[in-house]
Amino acid sequence: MRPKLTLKQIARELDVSISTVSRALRDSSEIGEETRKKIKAFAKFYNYKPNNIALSLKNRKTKTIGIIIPEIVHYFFTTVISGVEKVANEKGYNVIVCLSNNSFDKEVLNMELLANGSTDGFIMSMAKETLQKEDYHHFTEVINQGMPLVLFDRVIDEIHCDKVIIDDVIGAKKAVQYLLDTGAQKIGLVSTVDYVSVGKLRTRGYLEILRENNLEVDQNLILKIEDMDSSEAEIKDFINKNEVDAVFAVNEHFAIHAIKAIQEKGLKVPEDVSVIGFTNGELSKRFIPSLTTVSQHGERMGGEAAKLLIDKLERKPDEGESYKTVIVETSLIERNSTKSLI
Amino acid sequence: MRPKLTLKQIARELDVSISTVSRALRDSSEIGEETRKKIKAFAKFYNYKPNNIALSLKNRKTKTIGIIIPEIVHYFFTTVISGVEKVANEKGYNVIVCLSNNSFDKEVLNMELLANGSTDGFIMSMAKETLQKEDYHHFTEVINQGMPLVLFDRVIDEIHCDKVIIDDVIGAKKAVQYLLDTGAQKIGLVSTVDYVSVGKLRTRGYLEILRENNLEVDQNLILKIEDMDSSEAEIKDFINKNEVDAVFAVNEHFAIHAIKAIQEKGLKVPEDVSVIGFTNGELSKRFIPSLTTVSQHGERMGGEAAKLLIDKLERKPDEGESYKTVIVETSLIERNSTKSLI
DNA sequence: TTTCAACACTCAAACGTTTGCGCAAAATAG
DNA sequence: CTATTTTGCGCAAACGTTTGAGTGTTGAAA
Repeated sequence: MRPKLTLKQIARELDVSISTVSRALRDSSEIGEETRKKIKAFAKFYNYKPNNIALSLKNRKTKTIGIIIPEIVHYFFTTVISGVEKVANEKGYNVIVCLSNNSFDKEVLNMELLANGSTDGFIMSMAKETLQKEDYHHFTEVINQGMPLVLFDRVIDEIHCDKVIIDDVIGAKKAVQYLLDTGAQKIGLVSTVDYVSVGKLRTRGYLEILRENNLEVDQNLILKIEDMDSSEAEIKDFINKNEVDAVFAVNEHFAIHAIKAIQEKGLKVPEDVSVIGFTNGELSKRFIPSLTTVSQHGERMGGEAAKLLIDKLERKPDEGESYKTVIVETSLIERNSTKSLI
Repeated sequence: MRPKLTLKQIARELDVSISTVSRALRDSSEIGEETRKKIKAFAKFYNYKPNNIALSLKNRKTKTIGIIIPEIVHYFFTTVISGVEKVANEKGYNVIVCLSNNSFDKEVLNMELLANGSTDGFIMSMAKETLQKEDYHHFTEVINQGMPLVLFDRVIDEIHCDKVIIDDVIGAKKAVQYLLDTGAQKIGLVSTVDYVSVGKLRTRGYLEILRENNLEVDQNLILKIEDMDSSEAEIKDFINKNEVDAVFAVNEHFAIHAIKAIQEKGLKVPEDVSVIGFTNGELSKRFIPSLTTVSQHGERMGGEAAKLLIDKLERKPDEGESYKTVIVETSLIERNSTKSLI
């Protein structure tokens, strides 16, 4: 076992000072050609690589960005990570991923941990519990310390920082309009409780587009799910109780449960009932029938978030603060769970 | 904006030396009760948190472990990450996730990056390209530097380190035996090319169990897929050309393509043809029919890997080297893509 | 011959910690 | 009242870098 080579060892070996080695490796003109060559050859031969920790300490920046997400076993989040990774790496940044498991405490813990020197900034989607508690002190804390923060997907207005979101309302409107266009009259909505912002917004889109089409809203046709674990049963119940000719679900799981329930009721998708989901995951693509869905373009969101963060990180401190909100457009992907346009 | 508090600032503020502050915060008996209380109160009030980077540099360990995986948009890997995270966090370790995107170069780059001070050890699954190239110098490199390495899932014998694998052969045997037990006679195999070790091993399980049952192997019933992109077409072709009454696929994507192809051929799953997959992902659970599958228990694998790594990290250097291979058992999860036992 | 710039390099401080050692003052023992 | 121990704290080195300032040679201009 041969431990890592340091400047000090090179210096001792070649009988020069540490600073000479450092400068030689950075091609400083202060060092004589011969010495420089000798040092570089030695370093190359023994595969010298500077110690990142020491560099971070010296430069007071780590060149790594921290991502904290509620859960990783979730297609959308993984695509976002991919997107962040891609642009971060291009710009010489590293990525650390931490999970909050939707727990407020773990979110706080992870942020504190990463804030203590591990990262230069954060890209986050908030834990469900945090949204419920409405306790955002840990966010303002890191912002006050001068660490940039970019929020994505689950976002709230109270926190002043850069944000990347999708046009949930518009996306929902597109979806519901599409259902109307393909002949649906009674459209059920399967959403989440309102403190999950995306659920709220998509619900709003649903309501707005009905209003725009001068249709009445039937509250019986709106299901708001609190607990993921009981979602399957609730959806089944909802489908059995109500006569609908289309369902708009705010995520793919709900959409699939809806399809199952519809089929078990003896109806066909899309002939009798059309179904549209949100989030373009594996499930949507592979399911039979494959799901017509509002695609969130997670990778693009991740990329945008990374760009915003790195911009902030590399901006001079004197340039005034200003926070941007980037909206990544959704698009409707037509597959086989809906009737096609005439 | 208020930058992070340091020992130095506390010391200046309270008019004591830095070392006194450090000791007071660690409850050293060398510091007088009064001073200690004062310092602790001050630190608490202003929410002092030691800088991790400085600590890492001083202690020459980072308390973080690096995970490098081929891709994150993949259910199995995310479950592994979850598992690692869980036990790592319990033991006070952090987790960094990096992606190789199945590229050899990026794998090497990421390892070098993380090896230069960012992590104390690695948990990895190898990139496909690395397996093809059979170039493992970057692994031996970090091992030589004294960094522990745990390989999981995609593993090869040439690298001497701890490993966590599943009993691919046994898992495959279980699956095929189950198909035989439910009355299948002609069982097709949809596998990957042999340099992907899991493909090879699962293929071996298939062959072994046929032999054990004194059945002949028909090479026409074995499909080895090289390119994921063309897998759908290849599988369709394979199903159309061959008469089978069961299919064993080495992952869930292949299984689902097989089901689609079978249905498009006018046959029913599982009445006419049974299908078993490998990996218990979202897709397997939600697909209709839901997939009977060999579950890999990714979370358990991640947990075991983390335990092995942390064990190594916290062992005294004098204790001799010895490498373990932990085998995580697979289990067959019976769902609706196979006939049930009589 | 003196002056001084250019060259090639070294010293030392800094980033934020921890910790062995030293040192003065206070407390105890003789 | 001196001698020794204890108490309470500070100094400085170390982890691996970078970098401004300093230093001792050259060689050329004045």
